[in-house]
Amino acid sequence: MKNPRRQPGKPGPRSRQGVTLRDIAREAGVSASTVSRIINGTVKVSTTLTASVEAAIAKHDFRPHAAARGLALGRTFTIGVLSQAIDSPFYAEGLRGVERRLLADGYAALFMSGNWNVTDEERCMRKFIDHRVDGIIMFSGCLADAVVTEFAERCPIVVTGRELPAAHTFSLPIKDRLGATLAMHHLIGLGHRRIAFIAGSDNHPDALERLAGYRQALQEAGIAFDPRLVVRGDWQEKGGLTATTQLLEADRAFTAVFCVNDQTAYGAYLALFRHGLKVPDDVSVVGFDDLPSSSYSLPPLTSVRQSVRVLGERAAEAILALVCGRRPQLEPPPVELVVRTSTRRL
Amino acid sequence: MKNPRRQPGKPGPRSRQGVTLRDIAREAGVSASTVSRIINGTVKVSTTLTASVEAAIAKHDFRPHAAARGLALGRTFTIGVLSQAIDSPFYAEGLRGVERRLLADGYAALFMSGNWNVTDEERCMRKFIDHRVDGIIMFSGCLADAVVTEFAERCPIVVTGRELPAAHTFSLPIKDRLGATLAMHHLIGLGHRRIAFIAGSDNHPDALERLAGYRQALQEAGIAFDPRLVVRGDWQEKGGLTATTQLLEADRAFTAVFCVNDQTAYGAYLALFRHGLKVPDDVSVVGFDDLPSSSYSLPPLTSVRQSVRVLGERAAEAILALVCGRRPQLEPPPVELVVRTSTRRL
DNA sequence: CTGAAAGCGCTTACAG
DNA sequence: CTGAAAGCGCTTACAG
Repeated sequence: MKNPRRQPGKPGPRSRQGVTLRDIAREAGVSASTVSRIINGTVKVSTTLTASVEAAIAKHDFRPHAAARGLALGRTFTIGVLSQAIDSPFYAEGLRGVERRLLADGYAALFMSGNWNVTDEERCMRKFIDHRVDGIIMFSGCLADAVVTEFAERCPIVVTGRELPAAHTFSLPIKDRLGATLAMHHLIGLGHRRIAFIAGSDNHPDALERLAGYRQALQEAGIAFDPRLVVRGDWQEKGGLTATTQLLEADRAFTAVFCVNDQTAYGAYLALFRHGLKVPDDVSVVGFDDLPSSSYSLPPLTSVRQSVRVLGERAAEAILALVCGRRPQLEPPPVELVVRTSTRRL
Repeated sequence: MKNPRRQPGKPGPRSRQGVTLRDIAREAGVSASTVSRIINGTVKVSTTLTASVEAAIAKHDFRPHAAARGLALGRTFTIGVLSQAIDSPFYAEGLRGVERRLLADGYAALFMSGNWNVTDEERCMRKFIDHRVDGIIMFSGCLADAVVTEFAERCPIVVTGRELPAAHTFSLPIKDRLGATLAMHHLIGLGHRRIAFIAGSDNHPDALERLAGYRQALQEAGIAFDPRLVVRGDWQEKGGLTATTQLLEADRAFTAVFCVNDQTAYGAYLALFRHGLKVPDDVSVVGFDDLPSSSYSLPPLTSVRQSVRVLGERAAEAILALVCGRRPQLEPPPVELVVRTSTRRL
């Protein structure tokens, strides 16, 4: 069927050669153009031809080569999706949302992990460019605005968790500060005054904003800010564990702790548990993100919800719009406090 | 620079045209072939040419079009990775392992979610074929062996969690049954006799094997199998919650529960908690998988550990071997019981 | 060492 | 309605 002679540009024998458009055309006794048109429904084709072509396609279970198609069309129907780690429960939900939305439009997602550092993030972006993705979604990266702007010259970008007013770009900022005040108002409303805060890593804008919200709420309530009540964590369970342990062992009096995110809260839970303290009887705990697992923690965790799933869906929606040259009209998902049973009146 | 006249095969004006090999060649005053050779280090090229070409590449930050390259080369340097859900904490770790290993060899991963059903899984597989991935990794799918074997005719496949002795295929079975007996031996050794089992969905080979291990251990210990003590879950927290609640409300006497996986155990925890029962004082609980979060559950969960991360790495290693025509020599990762504080002597 | 040419598998403007 | 041809952006066997 295929010319067995080696030709220029035709490299060594590929293990198992697939069947091509031309093979189908030959078998159906038509031209490749016609097969292409039938597959894509581009033009009306007579029923008789259609039938024999479809038979040939079915017989070989022929599937057009996406990359070849992309090359001819000038677009790949692929979107690059950068998150910090594919196994982070926080991003996972967002990726899920993206995947779903993209799939609905026949786009594929190319997921890559930036591992919370600039080098890896930049490597991912270059990979995206290599693959000529039609667009890129960045989940709160740590790449400088200027760098992102430059990439946006080559390919439209949607960023979440930051505000980036550049061409070929759309931003879906996260309402960190507002969310944090929501959590604090709840705690304060419950009568708490000595509220500890387990922070995230300093280099993260989200971390800073959530801390700012913590302080703002304190101030509004006329409660003095006590720096000894804020300890840095690492966004993970481990950091929450050590930070809370530290707080406990330093014997700082506190009746509630607000954690920069849910994973941190899980760590705090364990620290409290180890010290024989009960949530919420001895101390109230609030998290941020409302991960799916938070409704299964013991006790179920009160948390600030910002649906990452929805964030992902909107990011996908936005990049699709950008790719088609439309200007997205999208809001970041709302934040709201989900009150469960990890908090109680003092 | 580019011919502005519309030509056949040259579709409408793509928004922002990238610079191509030919552009670089023109600018450096050499042929495209030479640029290609320099980029790929295929042949020795004189230093002077190399210098000017590299200058042109740097100037435009030129990156070769991966798909075009793939088309010419007959391989895409992309691996399709099928999991059941990109946001499942179980698969997440595995995906992470895959991503890492693949990246080291310059391969990209195309992640897709099968959503625990045959239709979606099949759709994913077809997408992989469309994209002409060089190989596929399937994390314990529910596709029939025959179907997988057929796909393997088109593209090498590595499957985890099942044994599939077919051509162009490599299996990394999970030691489900062994793991389950480990968990049961532990519980039985602690004096438990009335041990409930929260199963997975029936269509899953892993689920069946774990159930088999449960029964085998019972039998070896001379404990009669009581079908009323096994309830089906759904691999998720929710299933664990409802199954355990059901068990509790039906008033089945049991002192321990073995869960088909950790997520199910989290659900069981919540059910027990709601009924005012304490783990491990009132009932002992054992999970399977040892998710990272299991060391932070309250109390920390005793679980059967099979490093999914390592599984992912080995799957990647195996597919890379298969792609290169080598026969992988790999064992599935070992299983072991991690004893924490969710179990106690009766 | 280097270039012109053909080919990878598609799509579509241009002619029938 | 349908086909032959050119082009998408690369690579490499074949000649210099």
